[in-house]
Amino acid sequence: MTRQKIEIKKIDNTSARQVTFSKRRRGLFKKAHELSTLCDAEIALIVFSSTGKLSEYSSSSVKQVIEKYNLHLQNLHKFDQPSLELQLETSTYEMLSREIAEKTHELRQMRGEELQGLNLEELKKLEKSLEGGLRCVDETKVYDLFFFLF
Amino acid sequence: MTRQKIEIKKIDNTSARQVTFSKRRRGLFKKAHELSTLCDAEIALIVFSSTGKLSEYSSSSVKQVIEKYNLHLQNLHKFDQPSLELQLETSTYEMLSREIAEKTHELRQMRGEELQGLNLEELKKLEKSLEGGLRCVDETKVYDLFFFLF
DNA sequence: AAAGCTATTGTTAGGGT
DNA sequence: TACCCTAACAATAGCTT
Repeated sequence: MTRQKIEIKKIDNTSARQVTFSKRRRGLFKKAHELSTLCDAEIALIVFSSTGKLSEYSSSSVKQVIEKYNLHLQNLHKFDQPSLELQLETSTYEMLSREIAEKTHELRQMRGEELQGLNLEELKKLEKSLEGGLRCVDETKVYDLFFFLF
Repeated sequence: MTRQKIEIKKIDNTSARQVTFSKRRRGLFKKAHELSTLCDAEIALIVFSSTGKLSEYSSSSVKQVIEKYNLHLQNLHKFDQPSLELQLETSTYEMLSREIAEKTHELRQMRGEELQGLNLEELKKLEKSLEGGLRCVDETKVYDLFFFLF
């Protein structure tokens, strides 16, 4: 990739491999961080070196993302799950997930995104809500500023 | 990084964010693959987009790497922790609940409630966000009205 | 909306110390 | 060993189609 292009296959020389590993791992973590920041993505990245050493990156926490991942898989396979207990668990998950999805959608709309589904009435209502919020925020700001200055 | 250098912070425009997400995710997966091949590393990469869509990469299998990861943690904490699996299970509800609580709080703040904890900077940021949302809503409204009338 | 282009920035292989 | 350096290669932001 520099002084000379390299082929993507295992590097034979052990020390060269370790050097490349350190350099590229850093690059990979940086890219992961940039993606999560730029695009508001949730990322978990687990790396075991050839010597078995663990390193990890996450936008939030690896544990949290893994759990979310497991829930996703569980949810995908919910049809062939027999146990009633598990079904109840799944429906709890669904309920909470739906609530999260709704709130996320609502938050996005308040930020001016995902407005395509709204009719004129709904838009006006949203506008009113935003104006109301803005007024309160402004009042609080002025109030804070006053006590900051005097 | 090209035509113009960009700042690493959340991309506001939704469609631009999605385009960047696709491009960079592909780049990230490629880098992960190269690292695993060149350096014989074991990698798991889990990505949730901001819309909650899951994508994943692994040099072997995500499940396998996660298991290895859990074993590592278990070994590190084997004294005072009961079982990681149990911990993960029991915290599922907590995690989802916390996410709901956070989003609810955020929504309330956008409606001008629960502002007492915010400092001036945060208030200004919130104000900016509300103004941005309001602008988008208004634009959409005008647009809709236009097509309603003509 | 999705895919292609390319100027520009970013990453890194091989070398040096 | 572990770090700098930099020419060369790779990724990608903004644009076009």
